[in-house]
Amino acid sequence: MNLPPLIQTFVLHFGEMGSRWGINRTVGQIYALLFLAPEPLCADDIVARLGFSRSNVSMGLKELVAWNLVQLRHKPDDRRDFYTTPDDLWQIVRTLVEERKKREIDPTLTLLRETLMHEPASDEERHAQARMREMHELIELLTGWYDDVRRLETERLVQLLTLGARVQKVLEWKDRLVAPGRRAADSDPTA
Amino acid sequence: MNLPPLIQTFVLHFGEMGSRWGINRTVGQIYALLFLAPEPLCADDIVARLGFSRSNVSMGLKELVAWNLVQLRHKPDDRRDFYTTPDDLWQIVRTLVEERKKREIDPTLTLLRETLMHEPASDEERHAQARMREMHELIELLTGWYDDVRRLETERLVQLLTLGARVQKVLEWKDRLVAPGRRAADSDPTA
DNA sequence: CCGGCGTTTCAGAAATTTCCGAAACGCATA
DNA sequence: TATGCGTTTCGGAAATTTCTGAAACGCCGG
Repeated sequence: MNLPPLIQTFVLHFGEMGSRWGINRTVGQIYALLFLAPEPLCADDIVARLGFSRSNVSMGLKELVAWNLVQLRHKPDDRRDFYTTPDDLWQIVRTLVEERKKREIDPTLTLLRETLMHEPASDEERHAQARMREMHELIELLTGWYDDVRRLETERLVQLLTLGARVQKVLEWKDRLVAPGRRAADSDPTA
Repeated sequence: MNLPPLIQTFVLHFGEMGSRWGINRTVGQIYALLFLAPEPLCADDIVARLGFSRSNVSMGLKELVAWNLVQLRHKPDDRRDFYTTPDDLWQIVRTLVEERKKREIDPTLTLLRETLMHEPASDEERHAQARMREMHELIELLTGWYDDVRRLETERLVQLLTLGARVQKVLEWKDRLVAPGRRAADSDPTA
């Protein structure tokens, strides 16, 4: 590996972090390199920079493309594939969340739904099902929320995030105005 | 493994999902079993149910305790340790998010801060740093928001989640009332 | 201090994942 | 249809992670 110190530090770190996520060290490093690169890189650039085997890089890139985390680019009169990450970091975050949800949440949601269809055959199973039902409801609430905010324009999203918990104040304030003594969810004019 | 079908399905699934997260299959299965169990279980109960070796279960439990995902319980006149998950699912989610942040986000934040202190030695490093700075800002925004909402009472949190993107409407509505023609963040009486 | 009971540690075995190099493949262009 | 260039596949090697059984440990009541 032959990289400027700042870049090397970041690349190595991302490799380690990668293994705490679903992706492996190599893939993490490739991603980090692409993320920092000012220009799209081709597979051989990455081989030269990171010293992995050609096929390993190829596999890694394939995985990153499957995750929608890197995109293919082409240069005129050059048959090679070049790879790059989106300039817009918000786009990256959106993709990341979307893909992790797809891999880590959705399968569980499906399984819970299926399992809750079955008739419990004992008290033990009855209790287990009740627990699963709780989990199912909670996940639905969370993914429902996500599905909502996901659609917001980035500008709006940032606005909301910046506001943080103070949004709560706005709601209380609205409450007092709209329906004194009642809770927001009850009489929501925006619903 | 000798479990009622509904429970077995869930346990196996959680094992698989576990490996997509940082934790391994065994640990995932142990957690799932504890989550569904109506009563706290001791290590030998888990050995009997899942068929792992005693030491493997011990290590798994240790890891789950380190994650704050399971708690120790004791019965009178019984020296054994019993393990259980919190009844309150929201508590579980809070712990999960907190711990994942600690493991997956905070180290990166630290590294970014350090790296951004160094003087870039080339244009390449300068560009890389700019990119890292972007990432740093974005993560700070997200964690700042999280730090805010984390403190909300569960009831308030649920209210907010249920509202979803409609909270946006409330903000616009507030805008019009408070400062027609201007954006919420500009003139926020709740700030 | 001893014996019983339960937990933890540890070194090696087993399983899984990662990684490499060689060969196969695909696709433009001549 | 041959050639050149780049990508992908694949079997096995290497590395890492997971798992086990045996032994060590720690604590309490006798």
